[in-house]
Amino acid sequence: MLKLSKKTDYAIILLCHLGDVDAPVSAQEIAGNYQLPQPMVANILKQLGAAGLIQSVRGQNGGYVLARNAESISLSDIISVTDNPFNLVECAHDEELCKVHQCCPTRQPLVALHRSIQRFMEDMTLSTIISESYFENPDVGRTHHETTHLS
Amino acid sequence: MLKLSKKTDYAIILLCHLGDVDAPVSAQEIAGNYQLPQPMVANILKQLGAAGLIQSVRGQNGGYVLARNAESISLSDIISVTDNPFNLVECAHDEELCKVHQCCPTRQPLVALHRSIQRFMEDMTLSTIISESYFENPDVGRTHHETTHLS
DNA sequence: TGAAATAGTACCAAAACAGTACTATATTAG
DNA sequence: CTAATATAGTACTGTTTTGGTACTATTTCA
Repeated sequence: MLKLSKKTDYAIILLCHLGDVDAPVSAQEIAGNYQLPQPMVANILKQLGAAGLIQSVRGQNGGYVLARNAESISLSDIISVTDNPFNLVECAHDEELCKVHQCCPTRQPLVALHRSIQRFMEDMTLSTIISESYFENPDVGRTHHETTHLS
Repeated sequence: MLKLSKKTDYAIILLCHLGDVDAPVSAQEIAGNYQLPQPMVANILKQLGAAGLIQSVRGQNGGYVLARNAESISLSDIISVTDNPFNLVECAHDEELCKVHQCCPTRQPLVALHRSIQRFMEDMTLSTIISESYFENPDVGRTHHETTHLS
C-alpha cells in the first residue's frame, strides 16, 4: 500500500527524541511523552539497539542513547530495521514468463523510482529530520524544544 | 512495507500492453500472455474501466482499450485506482497527543518525502514506461534517463 | 441461440501489522 | 542484601490487508 509502518513511524519519533537528549532515556519515559503504547516502544527500542543504531544502558536509571551521531543515521537505516529492507517492486512476475523475450515493461521505470526513493532516504539523516521539525509549528516561536528535555 | 501491491504491479503491465495494441484485448488474452491469474486480471481491468482509464468493448471479440492516450495516464493515476490513494504517513499519532505543543518531529520531513514521490509518480506517464521498457535488455547502450532525481 | 466477452459483487485463505505478555538478566538506590 | 527499575529475548494474538476465487447477470456477435 506504499506507506510506512507504524513501527517505522514510531522509530523516527523515538530516535528524534534520543537525538535531542544526552542522558539515557527509558522506554517508559518516551512512551509517556508521546502517548505511544509502552510495550510497542520497548520492542522497537530493542530492535534499534540490536541493529546498532542506539546503545542501551541497563539497570535502574538506564535507558537508551544514540550509538552514533545523528548525522550518520539515515532514514534508510531506520527503515531497514523496522520495515523489511525497502523494495518497491520485488519482481514476482518472472521475466521469463513475459511474452516478448525478457521485456518486462514495469521493471525499468519502477527500478528508477525505487532508486530515487532509496537515494532520498539515504540522504535524509536523523539530524535533518530533527532540525526540520523545529519549523513544524507555525504559531510557535522559534524556541527550540528544550522543553522536550524535561525527562 | 513501502512496496507496490501486486494489483498495481499487474495493472501497469496490463496498461502497457493495451498501450501497445490498437484492437480491444480481452482479459483472458493478457492473462495468458503474461501468465497472470485470469480472474485477478479480469478484476483489475474492471476496476481500471470503472475508473475511466480504459474503455471496455462488450460481447464476443470484445475487450479493453485505453480510454485516453498513454501520455495522459500517470503512474499516480494507476496507483490511486489499484492501491488506496497514496499516503506515506497518515499521521495516526495525533499531534495533540505529543507532549510539547503540536510539535510532531516526523511530519515535516516525511511530508517532504511524500511530495517527492507523489511528484515523481505524476510525472511518470504510461508512455514513458512503455518507451523505457524498450531498453530493458542489458545489452542496450546507456541512454539518457538515468535515475531521475527527486526534487 | 449459444459462445465469448464484460459488469458487478461477494467471498475466502494466507500473510502482514499492531500490539501484548512473559521470563530472564543487569544495575543501582537504599 | 534486596527491592525497584531498567533492558534482552522471544513468543503469542487479534485485526486488517492482500491476493486470489466464484458466481450471477448482461452484452454482443457468429
